Amino acid sequence: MVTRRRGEELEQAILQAAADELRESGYAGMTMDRVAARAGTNKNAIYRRWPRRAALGIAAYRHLSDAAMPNPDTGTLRGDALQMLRQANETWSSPHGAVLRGLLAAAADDPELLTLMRERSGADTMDRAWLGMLERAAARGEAPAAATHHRVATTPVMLLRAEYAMRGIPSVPDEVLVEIVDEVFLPLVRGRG
Amino acid sequence: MVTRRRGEELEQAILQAAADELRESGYAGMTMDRVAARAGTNKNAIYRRWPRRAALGIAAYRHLSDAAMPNPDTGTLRGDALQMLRQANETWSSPHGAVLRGLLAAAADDPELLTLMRERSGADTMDRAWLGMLERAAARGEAPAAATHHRVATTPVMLLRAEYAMRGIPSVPDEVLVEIVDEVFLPLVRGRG
DNA sequence: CTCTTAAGGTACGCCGCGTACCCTATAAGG
DNA sequence: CCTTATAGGGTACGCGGCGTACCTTAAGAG
Repeated sequence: MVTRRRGEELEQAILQAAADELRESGYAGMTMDRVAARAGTNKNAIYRRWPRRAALGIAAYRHLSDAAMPNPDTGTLRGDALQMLRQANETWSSPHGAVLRGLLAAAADDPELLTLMRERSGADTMDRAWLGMLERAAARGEAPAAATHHRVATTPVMLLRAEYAMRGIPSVPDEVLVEIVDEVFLPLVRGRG
Repeated sequence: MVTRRRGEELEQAILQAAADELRESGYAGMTMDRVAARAGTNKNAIYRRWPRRAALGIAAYRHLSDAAMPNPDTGTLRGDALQMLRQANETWSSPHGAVLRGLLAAAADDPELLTLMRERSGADTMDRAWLGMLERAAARGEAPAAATHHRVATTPVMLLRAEYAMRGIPSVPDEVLVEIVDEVFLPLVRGRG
């Protein structure tokens, strides 16, 4: 044997291999044997670090990308909201998003994994971005102060998420995003005056 | 062999057995071998009718219950909405709902199965009930006519559904339902005036 | 009383998860 | 240096579950 990796180095190699498998085959297609082979190691080394396949999947997903969360500032609440939704839609409908949805489905009956996922998928960051958006709109006098509310901030993304749950894999058409903003989000903000 | 069932009779026995397995073990725990054993038959008879496990799961779910969809009429929009949401929450958090969520998770990457599910889970019926509610409120002068809109009608249930996706198995607390109605649904209806 | 059709019985191939064991390189510590 | 604990490598295996193959046998149609 030429060299034998250990510790951090090996761990990174495993995560990289798992992330590659995720990208190519999705979570359902990611098998422990293939990850081990691809990382040039064996399942022992994996199971010593992650007790279950799902745990490795989540860790690898994190390794897959550090989602950059933009804070749009188009000048209008409508513009900001649309941009946020469009960006989210793009992420979710990408192969990357398919992985995420596969993981969510697999973790659906495992509360522990679910919280892990929430932490690592930047959901909280996103909520804060929406709240910031509402605050800026209120400062501009474009929205009532009472609209700066957690439920209001999370509603559009929740609706988009539910839309994905109803449809299958394809991306959500842009008209739906516009509808969410114009028929729900903006009237809702207005109604809280 | 005493008697040998065929056709309709056998089919019903299989569906009943599958439904029982669903109730006891959820979709993830429903195995073809156990269903066959429970129905007093073998897997051949099953695979001759349903090509895949998921197909049997969906058929059996339908057999599990014919959800009665109530049309509440408490006299106020808030009362109606809360009652609808509470009833939905009860359904979703019951063992019955756990089965449904398991099926949805399993069918997440299969558009064909997803549409099958939508048809058989009474989602459309529910949407129509919400629209009717809004119409009655408009007739009473409690809501603007512009609030009778598909997106408005589906928003509360969508939010509840997304809430389930975020949390794990436990039921959604009643406070959340109240918040959805008071902080989102009613302001939204108001804002569409 | 055939004869076609569908059910029953049983075994199997395949795959994937997770585990067990034993061997060997590596790094830490006297 | 040399020893020793630790962790990686190799490999095999048990188990469970899906879907299939094949043959036997009961039911019902004509």
